[in-house]
Amino acid sequence: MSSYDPNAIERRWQEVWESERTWEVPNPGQPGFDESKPKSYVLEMLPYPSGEPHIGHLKVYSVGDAVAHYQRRNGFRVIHPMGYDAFGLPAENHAIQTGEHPRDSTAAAIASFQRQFRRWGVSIDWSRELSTHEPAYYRWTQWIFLKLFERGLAYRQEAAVKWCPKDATVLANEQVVDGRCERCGTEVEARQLEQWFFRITDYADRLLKDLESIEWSEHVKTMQRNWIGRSEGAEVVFRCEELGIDFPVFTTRPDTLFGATFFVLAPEHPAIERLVAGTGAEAGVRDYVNKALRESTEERSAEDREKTGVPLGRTVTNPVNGEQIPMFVSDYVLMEYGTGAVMAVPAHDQRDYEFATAFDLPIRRVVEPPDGDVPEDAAYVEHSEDEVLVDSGSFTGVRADEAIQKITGWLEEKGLGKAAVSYRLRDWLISRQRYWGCPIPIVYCEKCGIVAVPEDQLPVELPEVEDYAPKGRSPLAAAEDWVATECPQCGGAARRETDTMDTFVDSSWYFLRYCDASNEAAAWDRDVLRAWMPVDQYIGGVEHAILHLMYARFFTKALADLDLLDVEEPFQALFTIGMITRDGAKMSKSKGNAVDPADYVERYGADTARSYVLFIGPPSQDADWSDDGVEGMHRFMSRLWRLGREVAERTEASDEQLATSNGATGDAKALLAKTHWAIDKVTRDFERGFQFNTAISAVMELVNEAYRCKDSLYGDPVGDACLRFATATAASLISLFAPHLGAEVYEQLTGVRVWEQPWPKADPAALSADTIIYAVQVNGKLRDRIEVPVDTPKDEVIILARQSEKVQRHLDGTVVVKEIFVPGKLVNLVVR
RNA sequence: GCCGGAGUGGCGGAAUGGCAUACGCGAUCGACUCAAAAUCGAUUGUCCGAAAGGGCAUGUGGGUUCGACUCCCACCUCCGGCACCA
Repeated sequence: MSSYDPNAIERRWQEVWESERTWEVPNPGQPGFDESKPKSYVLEMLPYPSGEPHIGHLKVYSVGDAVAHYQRRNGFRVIHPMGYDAFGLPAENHAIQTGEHPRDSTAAAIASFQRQFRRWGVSIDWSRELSTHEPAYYRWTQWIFLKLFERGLAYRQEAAVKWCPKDATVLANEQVVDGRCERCGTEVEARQLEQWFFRITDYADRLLKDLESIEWSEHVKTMQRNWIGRSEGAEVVFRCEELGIDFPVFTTRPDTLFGATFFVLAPEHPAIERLVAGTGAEAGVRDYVNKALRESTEERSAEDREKTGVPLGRTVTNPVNGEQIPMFVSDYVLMEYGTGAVMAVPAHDQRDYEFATAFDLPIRRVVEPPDGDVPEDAAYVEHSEDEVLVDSGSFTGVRADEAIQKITGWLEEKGLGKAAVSYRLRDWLISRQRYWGCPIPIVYCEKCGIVAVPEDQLPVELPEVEDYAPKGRSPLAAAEDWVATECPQCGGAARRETDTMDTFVDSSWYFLRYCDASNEAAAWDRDVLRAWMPVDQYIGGVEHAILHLMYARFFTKALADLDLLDVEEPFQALFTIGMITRDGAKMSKSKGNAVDPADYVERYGADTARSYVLFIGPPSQDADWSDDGVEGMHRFMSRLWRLGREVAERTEASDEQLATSNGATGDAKALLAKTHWAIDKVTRDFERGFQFNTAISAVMELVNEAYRCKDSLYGDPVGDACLRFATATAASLISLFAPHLGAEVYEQLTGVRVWEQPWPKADPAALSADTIIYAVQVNGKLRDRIEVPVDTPKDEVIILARQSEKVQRHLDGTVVVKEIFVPGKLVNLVVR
């Protein structure tokens, strides 16, 4: 007898899907578009094409493909596309080292990804394929940039960027590892340069609030909330009377205003020079500021760092009591957050307390727990419930939470402050002084200034250059012919923007382009988008929980505001998958512990490899790869294949009716029940958040049951029918994860294609066998099991339970005070 | 420090408050074979016991309940995110 040959089977079905374009789905208005079906947009995060796909790709696309198949078989019109996030640093660094054009190495990588995805049998609509580095795609990335620019959502401003002094280049954030350049290890410096930003902070509140409307895991939502970092409080104005300068500060604790004993500015604060002029403290302040500016963010934010600072020789007025408090400059105050200045309340803020201690400044307690059980000499007071204000003028005795409202109201009346909200989120810096990215479609004209490239001149194509290495400016700057252009407004001489965009821009809208991928006249047709968006199920690694997912949400909202789109959230549901490790460690080429999926696909077939990565544990969790485990999955695939073979040979193709008839008894009925149980179990595991590991184990149980009873069923028409039904169902269920084997076995037994069949429904009536086994407990401890006919009434089951010899032993000399009966499950006799 | 998640056999992991350890791996034994592989079948938490049987086990300690891996309280450990964020 021949044996399971996954490679032959898989090739055969892949050819069918390829030649029949099985997974392509038309858009509205195109032939074959079925308006009667509900739509389902199933999307896995698009891969960055580099080298060969790794095991993580296998996992994401195995999960996504299972979802796509399931949705199709449940009557949905499913869009399941694929593309490549092709701009980016690895290809560029490779080019710098070898001189190979990034376009060529990227094309090679894409080709190998395409080959692998087909080899894995993923049900992709290839007609919608795209790559973000193609001008046909990035012209629309540029178009979106221009739309944002028109709206004021893209703007240019001077900003501090990461600079590697040795490589003489600006670095992307992700190239800075622990404050050092990832390539040469040199400590990174900050430099002020003009940069392009997207005004994502305008959307902070909506990005936060709309998290409530989407089905994402709490974990990811929390990460986004942390990142946005919304704080409620008040903006309070402290005035330097001598110079007539107002210093607003943001505080979450306006209730502690009476405890402010000094005032601190960030070293970058623009008013410092003016403040210090004429005080005699100029030299000391300048030294301190310069030193602070030279230090890396890493150094400045180091834990347990001593508080340092210098007095400015000026004071500001505390608006609540008119007190003059001294001003300092210190690097523990950050220019990027709030207003770059803080009111210091050392009794109630740990950092202020440390500074006050170091500089011997007064510490004044203004909030206390209601019971007052704080030692008289305790300087720093932990925040606690129901605190009450002390020593706070007319607010003394007020509860702290009320005082926040009251003091803010009082300030507002006096024009000295107002309620305010502050965010941790910063605007998105998208400029990259890099070659391999989407050019920013902007021209600088001496006369007209910053000028947008007109839409009809898009795309601004990436020029050819000799040297890909950045040397303090973008490599594009070397393409003189390209840089020199004429102003679209006045026709005069102008120069092109030479920076490219952060690659996260490219991937912030690709899911929109998939909907209308071949549209040459526009980025998309709004009606087409309406037919597909939003993505119903997004699937990807948790490493993108913040950046990519935040940026894509921002784009969607901004485009909706521009009236180009009808949805506010791009991804209705998100499923994040865990990492696959090897011996508990992250896989990497440098560690030499990487598992190449192609090896396993080659050896055991794609069905085995795909099913294994799903079976290894809940897909949302990290899981450790085991070679033995793969073999186990291969054994199961072979077992199912052999069962299909044998059942097809030894039983007659019989009517479906025969199988579902109630003629089945004994083993046949048990197998029938197991079959319906498996259908129900796999369906529930799917609905319950993609519990594929247990879904697959349910199919294993079904196959085990078929093996157990098959020899007693062969030859009996009802038995044959049940075996056929059980085996075909196992194939049908497993086809979500092992589409080739599923199609093969199903076809052998039924003659039809499994993916064209509706998802099976469990018949509740067939779920039960002839008998039920009851667990019998005495005082909650299991003492016996009794088997009774399915419909035995409660009273009878209890009588039988009490008659059991094993139970009797534990009832001896006791009184049964209570009988607990759980239908179909157990009897618990409570005795005294 | 704040927020989120998780602690179950030798291992990966199962269990709407109802038979803890499904399924798989590994291990042991048996069948088939001249033999091996493959395959099929059986056993496999731990302790006491020849066995029948019993005790103990889901990070720790309490609680609720007829009954708790599951719910509540306190704690320990690990993983992830944020963090001189005012």
